[in-house]
Amino acid sequence: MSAKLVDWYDRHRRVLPWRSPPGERADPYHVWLSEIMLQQTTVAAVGPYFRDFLARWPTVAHLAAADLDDVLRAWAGLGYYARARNLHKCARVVAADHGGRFPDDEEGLRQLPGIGAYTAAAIAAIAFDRPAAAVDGNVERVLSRVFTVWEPLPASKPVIRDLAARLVPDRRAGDYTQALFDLGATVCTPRKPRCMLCPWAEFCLARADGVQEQLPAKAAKAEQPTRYGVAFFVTDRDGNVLLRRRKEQGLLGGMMEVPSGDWTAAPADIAAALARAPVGAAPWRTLPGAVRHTFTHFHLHLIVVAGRVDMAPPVPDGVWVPPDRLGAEALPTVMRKVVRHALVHLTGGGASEVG
DNA sequence: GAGGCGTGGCT
DNA sequence: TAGCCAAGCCT
Repeated sequence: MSAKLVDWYDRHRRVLPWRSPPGERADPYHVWLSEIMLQQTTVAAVGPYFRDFLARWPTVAHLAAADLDDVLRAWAGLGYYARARNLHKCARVVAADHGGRFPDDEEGLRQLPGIGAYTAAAIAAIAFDRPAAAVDGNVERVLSRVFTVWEPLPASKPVIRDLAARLVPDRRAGDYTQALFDLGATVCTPRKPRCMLCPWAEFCLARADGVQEQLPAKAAKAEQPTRYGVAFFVTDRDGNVLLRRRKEQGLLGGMMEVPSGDWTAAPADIAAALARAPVGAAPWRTLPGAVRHTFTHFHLHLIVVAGRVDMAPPVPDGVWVPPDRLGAEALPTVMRKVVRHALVHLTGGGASEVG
């Protein structure tokens, strides 16, 4: 069964920036970097970031020597920013404690920051050809179907992990692992799987029963709440914009923001919010409309107020940034929306260099 | 173990 | 449109 999948992979393998040519083993640094970026993130989104990182930091030693803020800037827009902080931390550990070489087995990899059970197995298999079972969303979907696992995720994870471990071949474990990813991405897709093209069709119990589109079963998700806030777009006499670094932990940790107050369950009282503005400005102007953004677990509705100060006062964790430099800052997408919203209303449409 | 943690593309 | 989904990790 595993051999059939590897045969299929030899004929249909996708060319991806982090993959080695057939028969060659990939650079562990490339494998690691791509696996971290690919966590909960699409291949299409990762491509440009992977190339940029590799061009800028060609080895793990280069990355270890980088400033964290430069890494955050380069990561801006990719999301799940704890990954970037752990990426940097991991590079430093590998450089300092492992002589610049990644551990070559699952257990050693698992000890590193940002590397969990899945990623440790994926790197062990792909970079070192170890017979490790890398179980991600693709594998869960494929195996749920092939073996008609009706128990909903995530409760079914242990069962699926056992199935996955039994299937990994001793030879060409790396190619087998990537074959499973390709199968999930191009054939055994979440919706409308292309069973006619599947190398495992003859083994698939879901297909035999015609229930492939009903699997994997998943537990119902909770409804997402909406939170409300006010963002302060402050400029000084020279047009510099006030940004502030967020605290290290939690949402958008370590990234820059257009200063905003707490995000609350009820729509913001503008007057009350102004009392907690990061600087004194007069008059504050409430811009029409709002910025909407959806995070993993809530919707955000942000009113933007604009103000100007004559002299740029020091602000805790704040920096005053020239407008043409905003694009290079470590601004997450939601904050780029805020900047764009403000510039559109203040300048009448210009300034699109924010990302 | 369940919830926090981004974003963009697709239907 | 609004929801679903993507090569998960950490606490």
